[in-house]
Amino acid sequence: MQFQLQHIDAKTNARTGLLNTGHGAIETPVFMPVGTQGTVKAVHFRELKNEIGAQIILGNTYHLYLRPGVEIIEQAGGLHRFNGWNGPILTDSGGFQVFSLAENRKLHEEGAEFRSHIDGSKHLFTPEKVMDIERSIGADIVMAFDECTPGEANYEYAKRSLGLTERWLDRCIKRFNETESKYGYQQSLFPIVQGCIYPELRRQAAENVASKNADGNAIGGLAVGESVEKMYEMIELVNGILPKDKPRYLMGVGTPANIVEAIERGVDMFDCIMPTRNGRNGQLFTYEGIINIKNKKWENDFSPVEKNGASPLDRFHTKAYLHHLFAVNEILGLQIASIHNLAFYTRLVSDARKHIIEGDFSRWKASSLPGLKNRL
RNA sequence: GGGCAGAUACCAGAGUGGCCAAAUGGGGCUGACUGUAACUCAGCUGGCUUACGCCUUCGGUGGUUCGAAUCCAUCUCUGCCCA
Repeated sequence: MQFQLQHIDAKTNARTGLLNTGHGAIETPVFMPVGTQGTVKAVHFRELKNEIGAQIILGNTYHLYLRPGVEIIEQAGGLHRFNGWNGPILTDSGGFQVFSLAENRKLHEEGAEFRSHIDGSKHLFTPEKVMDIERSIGADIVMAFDECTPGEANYEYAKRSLGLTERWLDRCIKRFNETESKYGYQQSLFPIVQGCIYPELRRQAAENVASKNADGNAIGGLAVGESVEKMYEMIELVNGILPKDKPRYLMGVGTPANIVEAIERGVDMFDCIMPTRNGRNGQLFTYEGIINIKNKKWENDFSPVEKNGASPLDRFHTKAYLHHLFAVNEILGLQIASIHNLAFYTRLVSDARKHIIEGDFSRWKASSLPGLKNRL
């Protein structure tokens, strides 16, 4: 995998680049829709490609391992063949699931024990096992198996957790290097910087990750309960250490404003469930602000969700119609909202890219940010 | 014409003497959601009030009782059955 830096903003750390994978090139900054179970919820690939302009999607090791299972995906010839998405795919390792399924987890040096949320069965994820699964799934970018440290973790816990993540990383790298891609194209392993909100730990983590000389690097353990100021501070600190010539991926973040702030601080890749989940729950993102389409005030508003909207659907459907679809619980409402939000996120990062190239990123950011945080 | 059952908040529907402004659903209103166990979750939903609390409610009217959505009488309406 190759990454070419293209433009670097003169005043900030914002940058654009081109990331080449075995399934095509990705222009950065990029937003990657989350497709946990091999599908971006409520959105067809046609729409991802034609209306949203998604360049890469995510899959999740934990979920795909449980269902349909590694065997089926191998039989299919990998996740690309299985789900029909022939663009780049990134798989998360399941580290976040171990964190979010906290009641059931047991962490030890060997790995993470957990119970399936589906049938309660016991499983053990080790770094080696996760690498094997990610080889079988066959994503272009695979994430290291880490512990996503809770935002409120105390220093002692965060330090111990980071130690585990770092030892697991070495085991991930070892296993990854000992194995090969199963489907004839290259896969890249991204390590993840943890360290919670402690500058000292983040610095250590970033230096360790930087020393691995990976194709790309990720920042994890943010937007998990800490303040946004702390999050931005950690991003700045870590990006000051991670190699400049490799893509930087901020995992799981975030709101439109978060993304713009992180781009300014030199992040290249994003994923977040917000556009899809919040969309399904009736929240729409626009440059003018956030809309709760379920609110009564949209009942007779026959204007589009967003003027000059990002999605072609914005030209066909009014707020009143979408409000109605949510009121009567129709599936199309979920689809329109998800498509709208993903299209908005895609447009947001591509606008950022455009303005970095044109050299007026800061001005664009300053004029966009108030609207993005607005509530309509 | 006779018999039986019933009338409770926006709807449905519990409650059969004090713990009832009244269970539970639905609907409605509002909020939350950041590497997806999420078409999910939370709060509010008679009036006034930040709250404590106060006030007005269980088809109408009139009673019994210290106290009634609950008991009695009567009226109105609804459903079912018999003629």
